[in-house]
Amino acid sequence: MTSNPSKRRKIVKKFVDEKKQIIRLGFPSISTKFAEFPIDIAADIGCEVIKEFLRLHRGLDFELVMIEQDSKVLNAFELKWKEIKDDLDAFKFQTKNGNLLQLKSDFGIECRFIVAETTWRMKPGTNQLNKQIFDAVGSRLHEELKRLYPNPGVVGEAYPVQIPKDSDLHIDEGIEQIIFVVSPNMNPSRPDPVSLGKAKELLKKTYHSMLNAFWELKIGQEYRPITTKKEKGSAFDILMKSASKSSFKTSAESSKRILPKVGGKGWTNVLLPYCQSPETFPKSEVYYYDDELVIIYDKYPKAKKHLLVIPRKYIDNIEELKKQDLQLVRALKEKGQCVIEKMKQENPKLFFRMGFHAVPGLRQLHMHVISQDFISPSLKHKKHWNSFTTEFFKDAEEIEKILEERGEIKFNKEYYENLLKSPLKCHLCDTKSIKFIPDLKKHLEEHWNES
DNA sequence: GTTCTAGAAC
DNA sequence: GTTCTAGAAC
Repeated sequence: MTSNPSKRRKIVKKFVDEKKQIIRLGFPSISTKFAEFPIDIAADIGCEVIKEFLRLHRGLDFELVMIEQDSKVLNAFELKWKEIKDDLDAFKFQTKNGNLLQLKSDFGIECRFIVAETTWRMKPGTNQLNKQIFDAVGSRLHEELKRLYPNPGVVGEAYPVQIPKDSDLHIDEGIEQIIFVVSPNMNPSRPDPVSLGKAKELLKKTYHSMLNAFWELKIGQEYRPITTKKEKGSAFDILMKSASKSSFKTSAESSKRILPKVGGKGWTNVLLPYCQSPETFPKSEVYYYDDELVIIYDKYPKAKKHLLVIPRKYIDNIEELKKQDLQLVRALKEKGQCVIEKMKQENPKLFFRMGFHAVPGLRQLHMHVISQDFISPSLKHKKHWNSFTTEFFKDAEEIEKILEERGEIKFNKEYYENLLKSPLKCHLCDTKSIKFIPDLKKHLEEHWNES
């Protein structure tokens, strides 16, 4: 694909265009004003979530801007950020002392998206900033909010709304959407106060929702708060549905779902909730689901793109597969292939493998769909590397074949676990020897840049 | 599965 | 000084 010069030019041009146009999110500190959440803890939580978000999205085309009138709050965030920011580019998250609604006129920083706090009713004027926004946009804003979100808002969720093109906020400030967040309250004289413990958890959730909403809007997808129904008929749904010609299972099948035995260490069960109720997770975690399977983003991706395709029926691991599960394995493969095609459309440089770990660490059968760049901050240990680049990784193709021929799958645990200790070896070339993970990571970057 | 830590090895 | 390894806790 790199030999095609016109295609390559297109990629480069797209990159330059995106670089020119930086999409920004402007937001205030959440819950530290009227909600009386302790400032230092808020800064800890806010900065951690921001850090996690920047890690996940290492693009160059966006920026986060926190803008606050209260310099005590700003200082707390600045200090905390300095402490934890690691190698994350400073310019992707900046702080400013001023008014969120005058970022462009005061600082020349245009934010296409801004955040404002609200309460579960989403009524106008619940706080100062909120009031200024409703004053500036007029009654149309409240009507639009009511239309989009007829049900009460959930604390911790984000509710984006477009503002009219003829409003001053759009014309003067370049603001396109306001992401309203229902933030936790600790002030006993305001509605629904919660304890510090609960508020911490909810504040974290609020920052997550805010950033997820921003990200989805930025990449042109509609953000779906957990209280609203999933939309049908998008181009994406059509692409995914088109694959399931042979083995579409009805809900009668899924109702027969066998429940897993309780047990195992807590962390081994983390995949189960996704199978049982995928609809309760945000789009940022669940990529796709239907009656038969669910596709999620790996929480600790070991490459630029790393997803898990999981059957919704409970199957503990590959060794539990029987010949009658062949159709299921084929369905996983088929949907995995759809994901790959979609991802390759977005970035033609990517190429993929899909398959299973011979000895998985988590309960519930899961097929990895992983791009072969292996560039990711979550790839840290030899074990990670070897689990995807040695025989330990079993291609879906192979599993299908074994199941077809032998009707069951059995792997020697000890043999495969020992493979994880093998010396590091590049999966793309015969480099003499790479001793350390940091060297391997540098080497992988070179491969990526050359591709 | 991850994170954190201590001590060993390079 | 950096990186690895192994073990504990979650």
